[in-house]
Amino acid sequence: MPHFKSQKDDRPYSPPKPLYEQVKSYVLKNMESGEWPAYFQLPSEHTLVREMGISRMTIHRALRELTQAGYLERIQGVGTFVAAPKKQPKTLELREIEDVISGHGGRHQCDVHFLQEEPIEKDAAALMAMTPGKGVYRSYFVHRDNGLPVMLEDRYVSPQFMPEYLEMEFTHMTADTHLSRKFALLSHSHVIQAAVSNAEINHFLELEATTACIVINRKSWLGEDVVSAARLVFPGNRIQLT
Amino acid sequence: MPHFKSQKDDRPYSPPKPLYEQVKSYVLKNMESGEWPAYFQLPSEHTLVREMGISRMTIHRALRELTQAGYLERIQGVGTFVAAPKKQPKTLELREIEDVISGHGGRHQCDVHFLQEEPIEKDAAALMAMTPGKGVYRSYFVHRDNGLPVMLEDRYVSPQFMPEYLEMEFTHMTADTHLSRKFALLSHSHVIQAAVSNAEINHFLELEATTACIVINRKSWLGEDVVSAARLVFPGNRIQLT
DNA sequence: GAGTGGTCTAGACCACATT
DNA sequence: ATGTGGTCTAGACCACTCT
Repeated sequence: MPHFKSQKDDRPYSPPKPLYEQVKSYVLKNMESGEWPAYFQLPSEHTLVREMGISRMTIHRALRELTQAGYLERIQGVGTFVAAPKKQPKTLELREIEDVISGHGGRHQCDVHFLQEEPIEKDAAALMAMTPGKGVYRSYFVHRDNGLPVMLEDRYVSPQFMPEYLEMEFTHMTADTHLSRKFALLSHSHVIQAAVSNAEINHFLELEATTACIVINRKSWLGEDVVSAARLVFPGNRIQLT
Repeated sequence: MPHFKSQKDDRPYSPPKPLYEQVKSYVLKNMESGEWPAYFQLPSEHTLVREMGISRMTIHRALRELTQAGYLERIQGVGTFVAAPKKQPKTLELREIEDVISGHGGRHQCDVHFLQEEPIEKDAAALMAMTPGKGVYRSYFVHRDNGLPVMLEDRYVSPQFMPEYLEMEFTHMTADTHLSRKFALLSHSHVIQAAVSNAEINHFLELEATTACIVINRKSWLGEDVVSAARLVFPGNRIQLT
């Protein structure tokens, strides 16, 4: 039987992990090793108190936090169980272009090619859930990493939600950041495709030849309403998403 | 001054919220109303104990949970503060290929082109954190949607963690699903690139001409160890990630 | 009734930061 | 020295489930 409290005594210079963290590690270790498989009923709090010599509140905190994190399931009056193998969603975090660039020490710069109000075309109207022909704000940016173009941003913005869009400053803050600042509860949906560059993309991204590009279509929602829709084009040979 | 404990007495039939939940609501209400703006320093635990007539452990639990949820920031020896407006990460959920296909009513099918042990080459060894030349399991699958190839899966698997890999069945369950079933605590990291198809990819995906493809490099981790690394190639004109 | 988890308390000691 | 948050205890009462 291991000594759970030993760290307090014998290693005064290694920062001792809190007891509740030790309990969490102990449980996770048993889960990793396969000792406690899915649906396994853990020893009761009272049993752990006895076996580990730790007070119930501390045991309870450890188990509660593991439950909040999704590792365990607890049923009052019944017991504590290893959670069913969660079909865990594999998520990819899309970082802001500025963060990607500054993350490897690059200098971010944004060219505004145009920024205007225009009547919205049919395709974009469907995207924005607007009626075709109504006025929409449209912007065309090229983002550069130490001068090299790494992203083309073709964006529609709803005048209703962001009437000040045409007057904003984009050289030091991206449109995405502006939107997130204004609307704390903004949510996003994405569609990712691959495509080869056409003449327009080659021109704006200063590509010499046809190149494979990642295209991210991002919609930004405020509840049921679309605030903005953007097409982000990354030349595949100059950048990778991680 | 409101009576925080009153629910216990006067409303025996409405389930009284736990005290720590009441404290959390109290704090959130002050944040929402603008009374406690970003960076505002909250009353100390001791002050809240006095003002609310609730024990410190309970106050502490409420503030700790709000901190874990990102609403507050706590600095030992200094105080508790309303967190800065968080710039929320934009995440993309990568669904399993089977789910994508069955999601639009397609029939998923998986061809095993090979499944063998081989000495690991230098590049792959770095990927898997193995020593070059050691044995590794390698598989080459083509996933089809109603017969049409939609993904090439080139995968390395660590024999140490999954010695049974060569004997498994992949026509009705993907390697990813097998891995997730076996290891509940598997985590993943991804790198996404765009590339044009080469002769090999054209052959396996039955492409007529050079095509832009999305390439997802997925590493599956068990703590610090790499259990598997896969290169997933999607022809950009046949599928889109969402 | 016995066993489980959920909450709460009053006090304690500690690590850390500021004055 | 004072005030802050971080942890831990020993015990209590409760709600719930199962037998």
